[in-house]
Amino acid sequence: MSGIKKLTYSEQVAEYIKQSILEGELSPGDQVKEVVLSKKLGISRAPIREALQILAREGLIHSQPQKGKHVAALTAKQIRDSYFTGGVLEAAAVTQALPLYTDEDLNNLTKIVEEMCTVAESGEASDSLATLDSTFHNILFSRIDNDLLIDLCRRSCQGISKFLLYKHWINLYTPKQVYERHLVILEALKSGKASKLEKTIRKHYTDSGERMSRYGADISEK
Amino acid sequence: MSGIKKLTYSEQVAEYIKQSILEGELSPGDQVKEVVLSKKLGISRAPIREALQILAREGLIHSQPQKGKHVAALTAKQIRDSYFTGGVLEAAAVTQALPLYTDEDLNNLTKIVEEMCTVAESGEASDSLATLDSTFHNILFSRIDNDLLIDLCRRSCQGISKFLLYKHWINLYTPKQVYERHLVILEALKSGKASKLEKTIRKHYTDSGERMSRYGADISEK
DNA sequence: TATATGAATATTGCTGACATTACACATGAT
DNA sequence: ATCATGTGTAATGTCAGCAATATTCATATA
Repeated sequence: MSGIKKLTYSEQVAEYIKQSILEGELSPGDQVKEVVLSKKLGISRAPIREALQILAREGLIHSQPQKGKHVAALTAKQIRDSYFTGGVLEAAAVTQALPLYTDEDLNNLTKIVEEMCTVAESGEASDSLATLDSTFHNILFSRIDNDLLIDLCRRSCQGISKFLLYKHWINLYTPKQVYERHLVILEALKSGKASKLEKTIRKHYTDSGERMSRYGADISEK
Repeated sequence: MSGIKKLTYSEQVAEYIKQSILEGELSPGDQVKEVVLSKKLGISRAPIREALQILAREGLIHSQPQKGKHVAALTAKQIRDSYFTGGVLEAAAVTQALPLYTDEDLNNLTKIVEEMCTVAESGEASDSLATLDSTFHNILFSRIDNDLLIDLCRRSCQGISKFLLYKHWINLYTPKQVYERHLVILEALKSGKASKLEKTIRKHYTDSGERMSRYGADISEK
């Protein structure tokens, strides 16, 4: 049912640039020159300009008229601010959806946290933790009936960690810490207490932001 | 010192479209055709496309590839959701800045609220209330040291009320109600209690969203 | 009458070239 | 030597036109 939609050039280029960032071919602070990309991809500049605007909308590209577009380079403070904002948003979103989570949701979340525990003890590759984390938050998002809120959640810090700082993100916490950090969220959820849940999620994010800002600080210098 | 910056066509066109929405020349749901604007303004389509993308980024324009770009038409629920989100954001932002507000800030806010009271009793044109409201929130924003947060605040619902639904917005509350609604925020601020402040601001917005959604519901039908 | 088919039209997506602006470097004056 | 000025280059901003896609409306068919 899905997957057969025809993508416009702009959208494909946007994906291409995201991938380039992920693979380290483009680093924060780098200027993205339109002609370079247009020659490399064999298309004209117009769709590339549009792609860059799409990414600017997602916060991955910073644009200064007449000067150029650069891969977002965040200061330590901006990283902390992003995570703080993301925490505020996800906390509010999940808390609002609190009455909507089913027993099955809680079971699935529990399973994920248990898997995290297993991974932590077995010392596997931490790559699987990334997908577990992703799934965890996706389940949380699944009951949120507010598209704008979800969109802003994803934008404010998930986009940053997943693309700009992915290499650092996977090393922020030890597997055991990842497990514990999600466990407390799950427990707050099960407690059913709105204010506790909101505090817990906010702290989850501000902590991440704090650590990420230490890693990311040198990156923004370049 | 300011005002002499040269604007690019795209930016000017974006402003022009905003103005058109304000003046009712463009209504929610209307398709914005590139050629029409390009002929009317005497420039080519490229800057107009970019302007539309800028506005899409601000949520005022919805874009569907190959189909067209339309002035955002929000359902009642989307309006409520926007205000809820805006409330969450501004509440968190102002609360975080709570220790930073100076006595002068509080004095200025008090003056504004008193002016609102005056206007309410004298039965003036409610247009001045709009600027007072604007100034009130601008002072609140002035101490917030988190650009992303401010940006998202402005995007989530201020953009909507100020452009898409301006005509309704100025009629949402009676002058007296406007005065009272800001008074409680000011008092919460002066109390210095973070949790009270956050609750108050959130309620301020969800109430607005509730009312706005009733007005705005028929608009989205068109 | 209702529905399906297909041509005509309108609109967006994309292209290549031109115009304008910003940056770097060289040159000259104090 | 430092700073101001000017020139050249490289990048973005803009243009007019072509290509691809979606919509409309007339026509035909059950």
